[in-house]
Amino acid sequence: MAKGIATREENYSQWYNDIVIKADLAENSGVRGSMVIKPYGFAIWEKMKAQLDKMFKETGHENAYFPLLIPKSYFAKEASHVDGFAKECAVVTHYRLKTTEDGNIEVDQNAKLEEELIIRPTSETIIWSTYKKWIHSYRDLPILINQWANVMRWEMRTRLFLRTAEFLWQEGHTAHAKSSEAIAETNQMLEVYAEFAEKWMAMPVIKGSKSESERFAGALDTLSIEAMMQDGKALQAGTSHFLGQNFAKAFDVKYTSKEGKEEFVWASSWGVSTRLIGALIMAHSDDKGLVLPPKLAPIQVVIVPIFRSEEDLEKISEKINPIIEKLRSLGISVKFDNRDTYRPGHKFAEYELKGVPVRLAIGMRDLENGTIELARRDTFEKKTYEIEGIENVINNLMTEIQDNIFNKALKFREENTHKADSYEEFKDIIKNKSGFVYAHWDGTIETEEKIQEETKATIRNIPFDAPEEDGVCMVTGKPSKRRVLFAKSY
RNA sequence: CGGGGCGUAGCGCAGCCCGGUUAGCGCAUCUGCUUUGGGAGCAGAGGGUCGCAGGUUCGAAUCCUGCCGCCCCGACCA
Repeated sequence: MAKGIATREENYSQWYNDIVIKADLAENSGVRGSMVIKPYGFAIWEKMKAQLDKMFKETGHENAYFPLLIPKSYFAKEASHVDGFAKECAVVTHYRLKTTEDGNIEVDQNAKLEEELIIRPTSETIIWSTYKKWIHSYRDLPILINQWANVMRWEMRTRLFLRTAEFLWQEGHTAHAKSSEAIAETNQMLEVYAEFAEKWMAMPVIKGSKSESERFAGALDTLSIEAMMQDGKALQAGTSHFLGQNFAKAFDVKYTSKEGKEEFVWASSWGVSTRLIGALIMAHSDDKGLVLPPKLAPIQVVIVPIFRSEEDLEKISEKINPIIEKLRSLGISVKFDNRDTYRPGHKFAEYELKGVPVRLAIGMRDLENGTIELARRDTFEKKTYEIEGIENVINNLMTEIQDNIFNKALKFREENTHKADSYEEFKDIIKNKSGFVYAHWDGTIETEEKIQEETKATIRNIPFDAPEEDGVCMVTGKPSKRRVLFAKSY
């Protein structure tokens, strides 16, 4: 066990907290539920963001920015949307402070706003009130916009990255002439998220649609990707919503079609957040700290020189600098940690904690032999290589480690995925084994609620790839066409 | 909002029940020397409105009252 980190076995949520803090990703701030994202944590987010942004642009989207504050009246326009978010909105009511006689600061009651402003929990309403001005003809469509922003949801209970009151995310908001186009967009973006999760985060996901009760407020259909964490719980890692004409109707957004008819616009919205960092941690990390997939690691290779004197360090630097150059030219990020204020063992532990995929160590012994020691974070394997050509070994390792982490997570998910054919069996699995359970369900909200109340497990989604299979609902015995995915979730 | 817990050095805690020298320990920090292939060792040093306000007392970190803040569990959570 690493210093100061609980093991997953003894206390999973403590382990998660310890990793976030000790790996220097984030810390709590003076505002409950609002975290400071520290440089190392933010660097991971920047890498995620860069890749997602590229993928959005490749699928034809553009970035824009809409305001943080939303007039309260906008929220009233879409009934189910306000139902969904009303209970967790922060509201701005005044615009000025004043100093009191005893030197304190208080809200100036004379500076009350005519209409309160909501700090966005999501931006559908402000965006659709804007789209009304932009859309008149079928020629104005589609509109394919994404924004990178912060949003705020006044959550009762928060956890670093997984559920914070304020969080960073991206939200795509698209407008289309036809229903089929909006549906295609919704599906396309879920595919983008799934590809990002699996190829970049090395985290296998299950794509599917949400049941009615778990749908986004105001959506006709919500699609999600669900990943399994190391405690067997599910984490919703991204959602894509088909909004139908709900927001177009609420904000009166119509276009004139080719045929000269007035039609309401069709919509989608989709988002992922800094929660993905929480997912990344819980999917791969171990009791020694963070394990990062090479594609998202801020530092991919760290080099630790082992030296006694400054002359030693100079000799090592001379040998290592060309290697650093070669690695960088291969697009690999390298840190040469030549601090003389910490000893090698300290550095080894530190970079393990921070999840750096590959560590090189080189000392006088190696200089004599023309070798270098290489350690993998994912397997802890340590091996000495000829220094000549080490850059190629590392370059190949980047792919190998990325694949290995993915396969490990996939294997874990497979080992913890079960089928239940009776409710008794289902309850037993959820209680004693945890993990994912595929089971038949009659499609009603009542049954879903009953299962949730009795087991705490919910339907994560109705997987796209679940085969057609005649069965009966494990609770009510009514007929069912396919199994759905149940799990306890974050 | 209900149940439980906590507030003492930068961090983690002991001391409180049973009031009494100068409030202590570990980690971290700083200085020096020795070290450096898996979180160094030794010696020394600095650092405190004991959450806040009142009360009891010759005397309060300790007892009493009020307030504030935080954490955990639950309710809640697209």
